[in-house]
Amino acid sequence: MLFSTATGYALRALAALPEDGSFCLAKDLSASLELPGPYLAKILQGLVQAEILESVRGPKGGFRLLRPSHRITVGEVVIALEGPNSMDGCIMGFPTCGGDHPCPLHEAWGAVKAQVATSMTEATIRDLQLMDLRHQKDAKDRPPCEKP
Amino acid sequence: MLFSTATGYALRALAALPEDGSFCLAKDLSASLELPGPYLAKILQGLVQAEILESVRGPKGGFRLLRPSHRITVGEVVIALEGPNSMDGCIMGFPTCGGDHPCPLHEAWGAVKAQVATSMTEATIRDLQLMDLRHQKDAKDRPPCEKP
DNA sequence: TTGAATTCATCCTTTTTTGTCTTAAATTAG
DNA sequence: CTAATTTAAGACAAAAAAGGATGAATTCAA
Repeated sequence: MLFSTATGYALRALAALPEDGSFCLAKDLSASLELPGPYLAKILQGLVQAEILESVRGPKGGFRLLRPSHRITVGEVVIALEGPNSMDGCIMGFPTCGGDHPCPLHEAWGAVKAQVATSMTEATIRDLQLMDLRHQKDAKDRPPCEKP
Repeated sequence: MLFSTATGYALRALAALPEDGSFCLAKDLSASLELPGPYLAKILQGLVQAEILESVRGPKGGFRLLRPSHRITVGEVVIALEGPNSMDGCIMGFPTCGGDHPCPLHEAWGAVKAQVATSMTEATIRDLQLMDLRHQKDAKDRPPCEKP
């Protein structure tokens, strides 16, 4: 996979969050997505600091999206988790690879990076919501956060 | 970088090896490329087991390519270091992503993977030899293994 | 107001990757 | 045959990632 597992967990969690402004518990998210709970909690905290999520603690608290899901791009989440320069650099890690000393994969990889970058800035969390990210055996279960 | 650092080290070392069948010391390779010596030695051993390199120990020993450099593809080295399935899987790590449940980046990433895979099987170590992989300040130094 | 339940936030293990070191085995030269 | 050289193989250490356990803060009800 191109991104870290933490980034994948973050994207899955964001896609599972409801869009109506109701709060969702980290525990319910991890249970619904079958992700390690404490690790996901730590990732969610990072998304709070990146001003993608909002958190409230105490009863009736939890996490919720700070913006509507179609205003959060996949690229934004990747940058929040992996830094702004994660896609820079040579595909093989050659320090001398550059415009004047290109490696054999430089051009192909450059085109690829541009295409992926474009796709990432165009795709939003709303696009992710359209696919069912839970495992098949749990697809029939209730959504992570039910309304009253 | 798309690959692991170990894979990058392996590719750099292979590109630095001479093509005339002479042996090269692991110590000289790591010094010339400014790579951690013992770690590179371990990687070279793996390349021997993958039947990409040949090793002989004792005085006048060292490592050398088992085949001419244009018969060793980059993809072969990547597979030897990272396994045959390193490029499979969803770009975001979604377990349910597939032909019937594609993620928003599925198609773009699929095209990209195919292009990179093709480039990797076409590019050989000889192509890497054409670029100078040592740091600029050392570019004027002697090659890692000089002939008698 | 007080306390108890709930929930996020912070710190502590485990695992993987990366990097180092030591010892043994093999080859060559004298 | 001895000594010097060099890889092979293993244990060992450090860093990062992944996962887990505990504590601090908030809410609500009595």
